Amino acid sequence: MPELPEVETIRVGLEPKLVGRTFERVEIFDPRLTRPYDPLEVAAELQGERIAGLERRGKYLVVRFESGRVLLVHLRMTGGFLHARGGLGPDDPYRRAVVRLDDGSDVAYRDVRRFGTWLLLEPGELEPYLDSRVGEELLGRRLFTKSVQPLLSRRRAPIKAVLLDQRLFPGVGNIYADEALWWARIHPLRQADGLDLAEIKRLLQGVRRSLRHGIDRQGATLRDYRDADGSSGSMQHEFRVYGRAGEPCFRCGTPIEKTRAGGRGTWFCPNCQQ
DNA sequence: AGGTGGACCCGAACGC
DNA sequence: TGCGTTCGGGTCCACC
Repeated sequence: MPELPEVETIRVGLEPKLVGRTFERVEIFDPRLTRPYDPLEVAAELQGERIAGLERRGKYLVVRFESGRVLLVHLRMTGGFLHARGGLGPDDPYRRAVVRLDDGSDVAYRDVRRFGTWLLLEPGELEPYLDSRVGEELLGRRLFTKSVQPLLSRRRAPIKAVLLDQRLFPGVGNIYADEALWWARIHPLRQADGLDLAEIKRLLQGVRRSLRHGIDRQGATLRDYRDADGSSGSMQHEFRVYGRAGEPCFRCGTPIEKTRAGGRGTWFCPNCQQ
């Protein structure tokens, strides 16, 4: 379940290996990956493109080519990249695509559940595509409580569900949403429009803190997530609430409870998060 | 418009 | 041991 910290970790690992290189040969084995476009045609279009940069917007990876085209990758649940210098090793039934770079190394795309997507965009198509789906980055800029409040005041859904809205909190997923609410001491089922300014301030601090924490640990490896070198993250050992039902809260010792919010499993401390 | 629930996938965990 | 069932997670889409 790559969320912002996992995607950012992959981006940081892949960037120095990709930038300046050319896609020499591209093979796409799973037609789902490029749907509704023909994987053979997409692969052919990608061949010969030289990489100018690797960026991230929310949970999207943006491969920018010198031509102005962009390969927009979303890893969804179980997608991931592996860069290998001397061959990719044994056959992997979940390998969905392989890119041979012009330095002889390979980049393999692996995805067990096949939810991930590759979308080739022409110059000028990226911005409108992302702007309708993903809000402004949460890290590396100041978040103003007063600019977030009017957005939350229109939402009656549980704050947990609103945290999963990528237009408001790009990159936040189920894990880091729960972690952020624990840091902020806010109950996940509270209505978003009922939060006062002090709570919104704590919420934004909690979001940044949980994402930062995840990045610092190279992400969380639950099942399939690995970085571009094949290494695991360690954030899964430091979750405050996610997946910890029945275990004691790190702040007060009260057993963590599990509920449902926005159709997602949601963990919280019933004492700290009233 | 905002909110909700199902669909898409498939391995893991669970129940009998 | 083996089989069937349930679960979960990000995003899109249909429907209220």
